[in-house]
Amino acid sequence: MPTPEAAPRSGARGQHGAARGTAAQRPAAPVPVPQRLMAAATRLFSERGYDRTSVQEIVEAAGVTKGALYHYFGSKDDLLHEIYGRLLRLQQDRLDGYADADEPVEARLRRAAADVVVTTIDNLDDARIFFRSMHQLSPEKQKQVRAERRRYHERFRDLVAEGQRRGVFNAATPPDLVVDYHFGSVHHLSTWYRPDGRLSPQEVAEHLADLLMRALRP
Amino acid sequence: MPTPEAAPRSGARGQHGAARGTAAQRPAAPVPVPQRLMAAATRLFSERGYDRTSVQEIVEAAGVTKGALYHYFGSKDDLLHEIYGRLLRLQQDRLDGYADADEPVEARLRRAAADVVVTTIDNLDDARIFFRSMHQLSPEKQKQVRAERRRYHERFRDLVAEGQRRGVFNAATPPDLVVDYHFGSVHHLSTWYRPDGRLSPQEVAEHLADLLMRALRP
Amino acid sequence: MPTPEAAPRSGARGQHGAARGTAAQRPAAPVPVPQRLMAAATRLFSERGYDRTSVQEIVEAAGVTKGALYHYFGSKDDLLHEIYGRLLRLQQDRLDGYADADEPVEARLRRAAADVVVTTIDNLDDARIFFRSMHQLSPEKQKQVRAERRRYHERFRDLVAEGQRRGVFNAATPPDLVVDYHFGSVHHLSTWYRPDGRLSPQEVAEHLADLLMRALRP
Amino acid sequence: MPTPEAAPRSGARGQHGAARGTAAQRPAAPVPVPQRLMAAATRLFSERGYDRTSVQEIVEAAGVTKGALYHYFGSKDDLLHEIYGRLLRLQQDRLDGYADADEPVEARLRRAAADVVVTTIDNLDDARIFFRSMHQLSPEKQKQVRAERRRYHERFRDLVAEGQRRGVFNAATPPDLVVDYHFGSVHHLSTWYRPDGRLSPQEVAEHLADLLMRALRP
DNA sequence: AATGAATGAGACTTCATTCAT
DNA sequence: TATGAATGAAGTCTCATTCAT
Repeated sequence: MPTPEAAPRSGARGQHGAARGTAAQRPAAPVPVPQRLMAAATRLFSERGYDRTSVQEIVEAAGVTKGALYHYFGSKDDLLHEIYGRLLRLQQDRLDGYADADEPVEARLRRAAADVVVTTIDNLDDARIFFRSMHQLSPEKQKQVRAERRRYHERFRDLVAEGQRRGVFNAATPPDLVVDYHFGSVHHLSTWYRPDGRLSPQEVAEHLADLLMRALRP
Repeated sequence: MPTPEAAPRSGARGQHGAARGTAAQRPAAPVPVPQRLMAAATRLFSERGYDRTSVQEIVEAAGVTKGALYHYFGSKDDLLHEIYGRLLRLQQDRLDGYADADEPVEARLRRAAADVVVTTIDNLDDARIFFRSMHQLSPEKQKQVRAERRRYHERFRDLVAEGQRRGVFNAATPPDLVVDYHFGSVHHLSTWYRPDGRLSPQEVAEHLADLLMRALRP
Repeated sequence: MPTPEAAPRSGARGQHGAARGTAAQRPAAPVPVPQRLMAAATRLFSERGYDRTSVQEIVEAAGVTKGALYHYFGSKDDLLHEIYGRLLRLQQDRLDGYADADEPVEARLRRAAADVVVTTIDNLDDARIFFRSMHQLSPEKQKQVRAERRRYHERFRDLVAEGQRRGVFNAATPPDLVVDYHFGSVHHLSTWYRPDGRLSPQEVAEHLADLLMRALRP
Repeated sequence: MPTPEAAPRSGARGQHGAARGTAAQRPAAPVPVPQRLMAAATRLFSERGYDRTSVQEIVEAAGVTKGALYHYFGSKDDLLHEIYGRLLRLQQDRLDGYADADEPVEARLRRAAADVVVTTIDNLDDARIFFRSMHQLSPEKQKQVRAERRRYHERFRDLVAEGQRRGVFNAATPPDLVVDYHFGSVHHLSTWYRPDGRLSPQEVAEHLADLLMRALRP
């Protein structure tokens, strides 16, 4: 799993070394096959859903053959799992960064709440796939994803609970429920947000973070 | 829309109604075939998703044959559309009831916001199907559902806007965004709510309505 | 499983009623689809082996579509299992008939030993498939076939043991080994016997039975 | 046929021999790649059958890559052919040894008949492959194998015929049939013989040779 | 001597739907 | 009102083999 961006991890059979050291020599290195496949799959899964996207369509969009896909990914399911992993890792890393910061808990929660909105909008295809197609993942992979998701949820929840303990947040609502409240709206973004709409990602993020912080006022 | 319970509307071919008015004569009237099919489809679509449920599985679960299904419903797609229609009509009716009430806008919005939570939890299978499988509906049916959904959204939004105009709600957030914020969390219920969990539907509803109302405080 | 000849048993999904009562009315009733499929599969499996025969080839030879095959048989494996079942039932029935006869054990064994040769030659395709493709059956079906085969073996062995106890057969060789000796040669028939060869099935049967009886002389 | 152990003959492309003569210098010379491939293929073909074994599985079991396999063997088919050749040469050599001995024909036949049983059990994987997968060989290779097999059969048959001419064997049965009778049971060994069973290879060989000799008594 | 990415054909199976009865 | 046999297209995946390195 060389690079965190798009490399196949579990289930991927092959070891691929992209363009080994040739980046400087050949200015226009072609995009490696695994990345091309991930990009095509992401777009198509987002557009039509996982079950409605055939492997044939993916390889055609990526300009490779089916054999190549199965050389790098063990199954169609693996491709979906990779997309999940990519988003989960990204979000977990960012949340950890905010949660560990040296700031009052209100500021840390607010920044984290706003950032996840921007990140979700910036990866709206991934997010749409995430919320729409999780149940189409194989049971064991689903379990794994859920475990990673839970870790994320708990980190976020601990921020809420800390604020409640410190008395800076309203303690009337169970912190788990607060997290689900906020993440419901993040989840929902992929349903209604349009890049060409009136509000920029940052504006949406500010508004949603404001709503959360106001809802948590003592 | 012949009967309000579960009758097929669009796409249904047959003339049903079976033994109308015989309910009093035969104490244990068997559940009519269309209802049986709807119930089976609802359960299965919710459990495995629309694409992963075969027509064969539905008819087996309903104890009928494929011919019977196609006698009552024009297609598998129709079944899904019926499930949507059932939930949409129910929610629209309830929202209309609250919005038209003779009460201050805060009270009307709060009641509506809490009620949709309870109703969603009471029909969690329908709700899960709604949020998960909408994109699997045929384009024209999808358009129709979206139009009905928009009407619902707008009615809810108008309550928010009215409160903002009257100065009882904080006007910093665009009302459309407020609605999406709340409905994100409603949507999300089908992901995390478990009937055997710690909170009753009413308790969850109170908490979520509280969060909304606090977020809207001026 | 209406008729013992060629009806699908386990794994077969459909119920088919062949030509219901129309045999007398329509002189040239078409051969029912399941039978056509069995016949085609038998010929092809025997010619090229199970793995080398594609489902496509079978349905083409039977003049039906793939859907029809899967309507009657749950899998390609099922087809193979049916062929086994047909031969096993036939041979078991015949062996039981000879073993239960009211004759000296030498006569009963001799008749059984000769008959299995004739029956095998008469169903040489089935026999070839049996000995060549058993290991290509799914593990659980293989287990089932082996159990039936064992029952057959034991019945035959008991005849040998009885003769040894009575002193009419040489008791130097363990009876199980005697059975494997004879059945090795039966098994082998599908490798070398040609219908257009010098010896008729009956002649081969007499010779092989003679060899067995001589080998068993005290 | 460069080395008698396991070297590829026909179809092998490469010049092998690797580290010839170094056996004395390096005490623990690694097993050469072609042998490793043959051993892996033999085990896998025997376990799962030829068609069910993929080239990928063979190279993984042998600890090499596909390129290496195709460097030494022209095709998967070639591997199978090599396995056949190895067994055929071994058996022919042994039969020739017994047939040419300076002994009465009864002794020569008996020894040959017993020896082929022991040799078959000692190479049970090869034997299983032989009897199960011959028909999966390419037509021209199949023809070649059959020719070698026929030569073997004829040598054995001539022993029977000689004994019949000399009057030491019963002449009622055609000698070809006698050979098929015995070889059927040898063939069958791979179906039922288990190394952990009650009888040793020698004991089985004695019993089967006894049965044959008794069957041939005048 | 050896690698392993890539091919392309073909494998088995599923499925929504139709239609004669 | 209901059956269930039959279709035909499409689905995912496997595999022996090639070839540039």
